[in-house]
Amino acid sequence: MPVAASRRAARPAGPADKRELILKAAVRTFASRGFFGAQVADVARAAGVAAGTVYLYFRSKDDLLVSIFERNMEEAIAEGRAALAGATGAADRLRRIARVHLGRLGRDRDMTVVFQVELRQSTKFMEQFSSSLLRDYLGDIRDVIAEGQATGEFRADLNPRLAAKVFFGALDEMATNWILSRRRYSLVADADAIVDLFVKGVGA
Amino acid sequence: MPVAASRRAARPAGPADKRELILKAAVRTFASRGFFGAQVADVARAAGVAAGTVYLYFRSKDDLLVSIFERNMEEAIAEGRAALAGATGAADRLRRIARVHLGRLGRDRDMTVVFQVELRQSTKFMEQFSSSLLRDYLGDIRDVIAEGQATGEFRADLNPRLAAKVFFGALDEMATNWILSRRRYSLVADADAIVDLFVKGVGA
DNA sequence: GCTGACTGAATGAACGTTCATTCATATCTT
DNA sequence: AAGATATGAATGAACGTTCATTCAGTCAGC
Repeated sequence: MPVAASRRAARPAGPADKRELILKAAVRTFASRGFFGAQVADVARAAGVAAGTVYLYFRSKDDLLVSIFERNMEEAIAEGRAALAGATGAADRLRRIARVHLGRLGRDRDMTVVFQVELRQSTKFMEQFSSSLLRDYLGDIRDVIAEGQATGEFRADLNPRLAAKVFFGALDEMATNWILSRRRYSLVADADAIVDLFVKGVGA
Repeated sequence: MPVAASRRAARPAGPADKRELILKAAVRTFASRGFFGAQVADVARAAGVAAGTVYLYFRSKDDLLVSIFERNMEEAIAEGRAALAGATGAADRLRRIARVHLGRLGRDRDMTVVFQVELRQSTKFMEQFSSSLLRDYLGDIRDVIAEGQATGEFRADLNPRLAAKVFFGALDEMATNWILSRRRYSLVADADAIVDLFVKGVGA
């Protein structure tokens, strides 16, 4: 899997958003058939275009997946940082991150399936991703925790990097569980409880 | 992907452990090339047998993956339950679970790559798995937490099912991060810190 | 010389990608 | 204004490759 530079392969074209159309169709198709199970022809059909048209907008099948990831991750990080503005204290910051994280994922099931399952296809892909946007995200969380330690709001006797992984892992597992569950509950609804647990612990 | 009943496709054969040999080779091969990237012929070569021989012991390529999962998961649950015997209190139980969980994964990198990445190929696969052994595992954790609440060791004002997901998510993320990291640190080494964080929280 | 475990070349289906062709629309020309 | 010409987005059949799986044959052990 090349996973290359990922720029659009052609000019914005007539409808100016056919690229958009194909990307949406790809999310739906990958979510229901899986990345490897889905054929490019399926994506094209779902978008209402011919197979060849996909290659007017995307370099390859891989490029579809990468484009989905990049686009959404950029949005997510931006939304996350915006939400941080005006927060009062580290716990409040974590709460906002959790709400944005679970709020976004809970909003679009197909997108979430792609993110939680399809994107984790192979170490190649994962290394690619985890060493960039995802690393940034984890870094943001660690900073919030370290800052909380600096102000005395959080205990200083723990590794902020480890705590960040635990926090992210909790959110991630909630999301994965949600898409795998047949029940249709609200994902964001648990955000506050998770932060409460993370801050206060289970101990009585 | 069928993901069928997964029984051995043939008799135990001559060396009586050729099946074993192939399974080990499959773990190595899937870990390095990825499940979809690996050819059955690669697995056979790694095992020092011919391609056709694989089909004397396994129904299909999928069956290889399913067999790896089942075998290891059964071992893990057994080891986990054994470790629980003689524990003093809920926090101690969680600590033992964490140690076994991270201890096992930290012991075999290839196996862990298969578990943390390759096994999560598609919702089909994941639903398959999460609705069985994995569900049991999560249930065991929830029971430990609920029991801790009953004895007053843990706060009663939180959902034990949610807490279990958070706990599992933390361990899972640690493992995924470990295999994706280039650094070679000890995975079990963090077990106690995670449990400490889970029990006491980050709050000062 | 039988048995059956083992082999690995052959098979055939699946699928990503290409590209010659079509055709609706825009741009000229008179 | 009407025709002529150009443009390039879109098409989808065809290509070529890649594998999972099969099976006719080999051979070691008894």
